[in-house]
Amino acid sequence: MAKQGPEKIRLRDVAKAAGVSQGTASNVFSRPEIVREEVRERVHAVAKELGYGGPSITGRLLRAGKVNAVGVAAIEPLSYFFEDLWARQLMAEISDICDGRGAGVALISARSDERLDWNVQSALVDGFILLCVEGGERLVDITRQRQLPYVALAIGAEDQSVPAIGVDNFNGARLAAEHMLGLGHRRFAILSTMLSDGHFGKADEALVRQAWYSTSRDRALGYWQALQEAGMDPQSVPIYGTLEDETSTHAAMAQIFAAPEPPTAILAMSDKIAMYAVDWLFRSGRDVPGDVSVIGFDGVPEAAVATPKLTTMAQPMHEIARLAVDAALGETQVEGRRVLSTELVVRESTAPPPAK
Amino acid sequence: MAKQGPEKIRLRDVAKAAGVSQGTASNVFSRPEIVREEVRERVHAVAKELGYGGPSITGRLLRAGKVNAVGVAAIEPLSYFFEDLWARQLMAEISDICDGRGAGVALISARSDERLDWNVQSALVDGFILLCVEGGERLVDITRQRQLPYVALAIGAEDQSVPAIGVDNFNGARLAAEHMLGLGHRRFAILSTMLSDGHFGKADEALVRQAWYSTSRDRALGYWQALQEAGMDPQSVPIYGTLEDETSTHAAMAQIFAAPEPPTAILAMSDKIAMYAVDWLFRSGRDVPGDVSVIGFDGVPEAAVATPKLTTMAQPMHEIARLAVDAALGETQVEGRRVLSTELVVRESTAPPPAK
DNA sequence: AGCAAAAATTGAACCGATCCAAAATTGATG
DNA sequence: CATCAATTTTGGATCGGTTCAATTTTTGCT
Repeated sequence: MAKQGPEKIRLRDVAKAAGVSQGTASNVFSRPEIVREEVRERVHAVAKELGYGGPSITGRLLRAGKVNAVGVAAIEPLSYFFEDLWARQLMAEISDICDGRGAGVALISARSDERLDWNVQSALVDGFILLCVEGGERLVDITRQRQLPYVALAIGAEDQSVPAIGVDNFNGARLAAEHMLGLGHRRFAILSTMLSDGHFGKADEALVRQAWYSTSRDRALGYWQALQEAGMDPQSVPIYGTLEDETSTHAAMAQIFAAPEPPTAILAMSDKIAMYAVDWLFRSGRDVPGDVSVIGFDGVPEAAVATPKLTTMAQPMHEIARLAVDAALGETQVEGRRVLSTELVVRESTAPPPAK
Repeated sequence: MAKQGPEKIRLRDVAKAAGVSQGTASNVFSRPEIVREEVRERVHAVAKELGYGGPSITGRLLRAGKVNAVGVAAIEPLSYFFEDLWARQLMAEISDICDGRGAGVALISARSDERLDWNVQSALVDGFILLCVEGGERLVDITRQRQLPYVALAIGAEDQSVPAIGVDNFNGARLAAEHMLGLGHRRFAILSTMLSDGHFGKADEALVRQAWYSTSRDRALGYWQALQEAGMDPQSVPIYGTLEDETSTHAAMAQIFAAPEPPTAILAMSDKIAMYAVDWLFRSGRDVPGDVSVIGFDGVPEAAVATPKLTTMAQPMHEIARLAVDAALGETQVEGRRVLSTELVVRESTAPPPAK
């Protein structure tokens, strides 16, 4: 005879049971100061008795329209946010700032292409931060449809209509190379992040100039520029693409050091690659920076605690995150492309080349 | 005279403009297969013309009641999820599984105590995974009020009414110590995770037995058990609390190795501590595992690529994550406490003690 | 007590969709 | 051409709150 299971208690039920209007009951929870204490207490009591769990977020949201959360999306599986060094650090900064603003963070994945649409469409957020890392055009298109504030990070596209924040890869790389040059190095090798999909191993000028990944291309161009300005021939320094993993980096290192006159300075386009390179050098019995100097790129926290501590070109992660969150929350509007500069952080992995 | 700004287009507007009912318009977007192609195209065309951004999530949500996302909360700033090794790996697994289920992940912070309430109350999720790491009782209480599925991870409380998933720290530690014992080690030192709030440095038995953090206590007890079974006096092996950072770990190591008969085996309660210990040994000119063996705990991915690769007691992170996500999504119900066992992963950092 | 101002409460509209039973249309068949 | 089944479309109820103008109650003052 008795009703099965306790059905969900609604605000309406509480109001009725307490003998007040739904409007008053609503006020008890969301603007308690405007209802008489006596009534407030009665309503609270009834609510507790009935097992009312507080106003449903959904209902409130429908009315208010604000979620108070930013969505971060990438064309990668969700775990990318926790596994990739760069993404991870960026996320740490982003979430720190969201925390300060009292906003939540929602992670949006794009594991499968069809799902991307749906995931972006149905994300409960006030705005988006897009981790593009190239090929993000589709992601941008989809996000646009949502008609919410958004900003793209690390996107290569020239399209001035998409609000984007990036770093000056060309000059960052140039500065990195100049640091090595200043130390007296004259024999170099470059370890590149991916140039074109799936490519790794020795690369030539043409491949670099038409690289699909603009980040890799710009950094290469920056290194070359510095080399050229120092009177060297950039084309004489070997450049190897890697997959940013141990295997391809170690393979590249093996080839590089098989040459008759191996380099004394390694220019790595990411800290991750740089750390694998250091590891290879260490395992092959070479000292860093005694025999070979290595400089990374990005400035991830791991670089600061590596052995030896890695010299790198740091990206202004905190600043990037701040701007991105502001934009995603719709507080400021990023117009076109915003380019930030990188900063040389000298630590233990670079030193003058060994005396002849 | 003209109206200011373009007001938001609603589904209703599209329906009206396309000359169909709102119900049909709704179907065009959410169940396109059941509407005639001709109609579908017309509606899509009108939608595009009007600049309709697709069905509002909020409206849909209100109706459907499902958000399709799990919330992960910790009594830590949001950046904890990206910075702490253990949390990070767990999150990688959790997000991987959510990805597979097509569910999103929302991060919920508890930076300030007052905000915790609000953040948990207003999180748009279908269920919660609580990263408790002790002192999570309050978090559990608040979450309970939300009347959504939830599960607590790494919680010390005995309260059987809270659904929890944990690992068998006692036996894990025992196995770790037995591994060292089996290798022939007889001189040990223990590096502990935090025992009581803020404490670090040498600890005594009483401090350990009444440690606030049950994880630390259980692991210590496990080590002791193995030592005792091997006929040793557990109280003779020094145990040091650390803050899981470089400074306190290095300080502990310095004190440990200042003893007349320094240990040949280090039992570390986390991989992070173990890695700092290895680092200290390396910097002090000792070889691992040649002079000293080190075993960690947790099995974070970094341990597998450290130099040397770290031997450790791995937690079944994938399994933990799977169970947790299932529970948070309300698919299964965790009854009381679920304890999983750990697995010894032997790598390069442990070997027999140096010959006399 | 009488009256205006302030405070508290009410009731209904609204937010933006989905869902479902009923109605309308289409198609196949004898 | 009538009949029946299958496919589409419709209209209205519903999800669970918030908000605001209107109404009622309370308070303050003479």
